Amino acid sequence: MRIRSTNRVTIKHVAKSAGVSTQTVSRVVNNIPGVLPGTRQRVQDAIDKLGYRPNVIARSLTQSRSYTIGVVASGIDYYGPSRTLVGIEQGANEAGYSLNLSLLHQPENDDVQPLLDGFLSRQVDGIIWATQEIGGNLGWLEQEHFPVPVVFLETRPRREVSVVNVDGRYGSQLAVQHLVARGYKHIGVITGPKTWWSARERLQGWRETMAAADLPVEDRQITEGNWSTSSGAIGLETLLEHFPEMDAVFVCNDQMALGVLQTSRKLGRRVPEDLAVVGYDDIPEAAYFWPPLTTIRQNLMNFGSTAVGLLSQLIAARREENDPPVKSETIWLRPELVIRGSSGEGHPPNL
Amino acid sequence: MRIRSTNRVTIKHVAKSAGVSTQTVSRVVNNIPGVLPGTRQRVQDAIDKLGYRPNVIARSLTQSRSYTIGVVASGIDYYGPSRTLVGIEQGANEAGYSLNLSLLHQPENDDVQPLLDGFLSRQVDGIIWATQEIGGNLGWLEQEHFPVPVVFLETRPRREVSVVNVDGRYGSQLAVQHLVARGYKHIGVITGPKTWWSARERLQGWRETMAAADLPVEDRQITEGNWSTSSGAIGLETLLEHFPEMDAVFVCNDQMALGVLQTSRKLGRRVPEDLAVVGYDDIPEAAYFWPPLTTIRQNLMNFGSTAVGLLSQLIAARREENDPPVKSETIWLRPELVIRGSSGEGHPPNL
DNA sequence: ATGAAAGCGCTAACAG
DNA sequence: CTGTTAGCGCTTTCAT
Repeated sequence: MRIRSTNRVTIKHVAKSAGVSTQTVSRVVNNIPGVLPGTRQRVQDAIDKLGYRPNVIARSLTQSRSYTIGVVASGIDYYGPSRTLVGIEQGANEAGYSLNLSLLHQPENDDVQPLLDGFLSRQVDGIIWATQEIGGNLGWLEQEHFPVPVVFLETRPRREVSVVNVDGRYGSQLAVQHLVARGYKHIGVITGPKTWWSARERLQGWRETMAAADLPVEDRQITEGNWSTSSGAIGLETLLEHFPEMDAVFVCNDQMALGVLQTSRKLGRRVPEDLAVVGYDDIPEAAYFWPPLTTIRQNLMNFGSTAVGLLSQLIAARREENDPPVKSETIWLRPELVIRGSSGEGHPPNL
Repeated sequence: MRIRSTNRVTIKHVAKSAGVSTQTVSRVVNNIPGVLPGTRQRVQDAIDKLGYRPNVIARSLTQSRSYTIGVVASGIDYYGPSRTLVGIEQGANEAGYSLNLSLLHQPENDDVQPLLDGFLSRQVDGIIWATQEIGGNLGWLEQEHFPVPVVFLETRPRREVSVVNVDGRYGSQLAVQHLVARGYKHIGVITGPKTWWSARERLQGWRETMAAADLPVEDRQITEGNWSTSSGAIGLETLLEHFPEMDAVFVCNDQMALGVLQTSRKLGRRVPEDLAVVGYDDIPEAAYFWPPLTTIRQNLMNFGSTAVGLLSQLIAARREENDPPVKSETIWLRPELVIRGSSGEGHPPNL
């Protein structure tokens, strides 16, 4: 007989102490009806006395479900991803799941297979893929039918796959329409890396809205950043060189917009008199930039919890039906416009 | 006989397919010596053919360890905590642990008992308490001997408990000594909430260093913020009212420092000519504030992975010795000073 | 070098 | 309403 070093209390100890079978203890612990109040009380007392805590691992084994979801995230030291993660955690909590977190340090080319294997070995009930679609980093999706449900965030909608997205084209539309309404006509754009699906969407929104407003759309009005503040600074210089008549710029995240604000100050261009700036994300600091930044706000907590909601539906569906119909769904959330000084608040439109 | 809906491959299937016992499969999977190369190969082929993935849950049950550590964090939508979490994840990965993440939404008064129970029910091998010590939110520590090792981050050192800290007093010392060296003499401070242990440490460092430099230390030189940009803005106004001769201010995080920069611009005080500013954290944007912010940098990734390293030592120690000697340890990491424009870079010291 | 038996802590299925 | 039996998938122990 092996000697257990840790002297943990099990369901058997409780059963013996309360003078019932382990089955009855199990019923009490899981609040299953059909136990006499007296018995229930006796068992509960034993549980309290012994400090019994059910072993979720053992339960998982019999039920072949772990009450855990795997989350793959990246870039959580940035505002957007971390905020999304908070939403996921909150949603998971409410739905009774615990979170198993894995981070991708190079989301564009990490080998995801070991990570997926790890999740499956740990018997997660489902997976949330909360990392950006960059280049071909979703290629593994082509593989055979996946053993657990997966919900993807911010990825191109695909057949047979469930996705939750924030509508980036719509966000860009809000930004450009706002600038147009205020009388700006020469509108440039600083995009994120074009390898990112979401960056392409935002750019596409700019294109469409510009065209719809009968404004010119030329390559010299576009430059590509890498989301960093310094790339925004460089981006502005590039744009002004090729597109000197520019009077407004849509910058695809707030960090780059900060670089734009600082560089335009250096160059002596007043914001918003000489140059209007609209960012994207509404990071908390955006309201304290100088001038305060007009930007596009996404409800990221909601984004994360929506993903969990969808995932738990999918998990439930798979449990109920033996033949899982792999219903794929794409949910689109809408961002909103936040108007501040950098696009002319407090200044007359320069018509 | 129950019908399993999910048709997962188990060790038995592999055993049968390879014509060996489950023992032998187990030995192959876990790289245990004492299997003939031929047998090993045959088993490996079966594993590959069937796509077998060991069930970590079942393994956990027999070994009574889960290869998982629980992490309690809060405020991960801020730079410091999220960066620390990245470090923890990386360290855990390297040490072969997976991460079970729980977030505290109100770190100062959430009831942590259900959270701890959840971790213990899930049989985590250890816990990292990566949330700030605020008020009495560590009161639960007084309870009886804890069943798994715990490492605390950023908390007051205690007997019988293991802690990893970044030395905030030393950080403040760097900041103040720098200002003194540049000739500033009337140095105010905007602290974080005094209920936070780490905020008090930073304030204490300011006090000590001021005293050591024979500079006055009065209450009117001190004001308390809540880490937010707006509280920094208000803090500066308060300080200037009570301490009008102030020529430099040490702000205990970069977000508040941003509020200070913006307000001082509004008030027509030039930075650093009229007012030097030093922040704390070195968030990525700090280099792009105007003027760029002098600040205190902490290596937070290292902070997180150090915590994991300590924890896995503690876990190993408990497994080896039946009588765990509860050796507590406190590790101090040192921050560094990053000099930029807000404290007079490029300007002569105003002696 | 390999296998048989027992059991980790719990719950599903059936009796009674 | 309550108990008995038989596993979940794996590893440990002890034979052979």
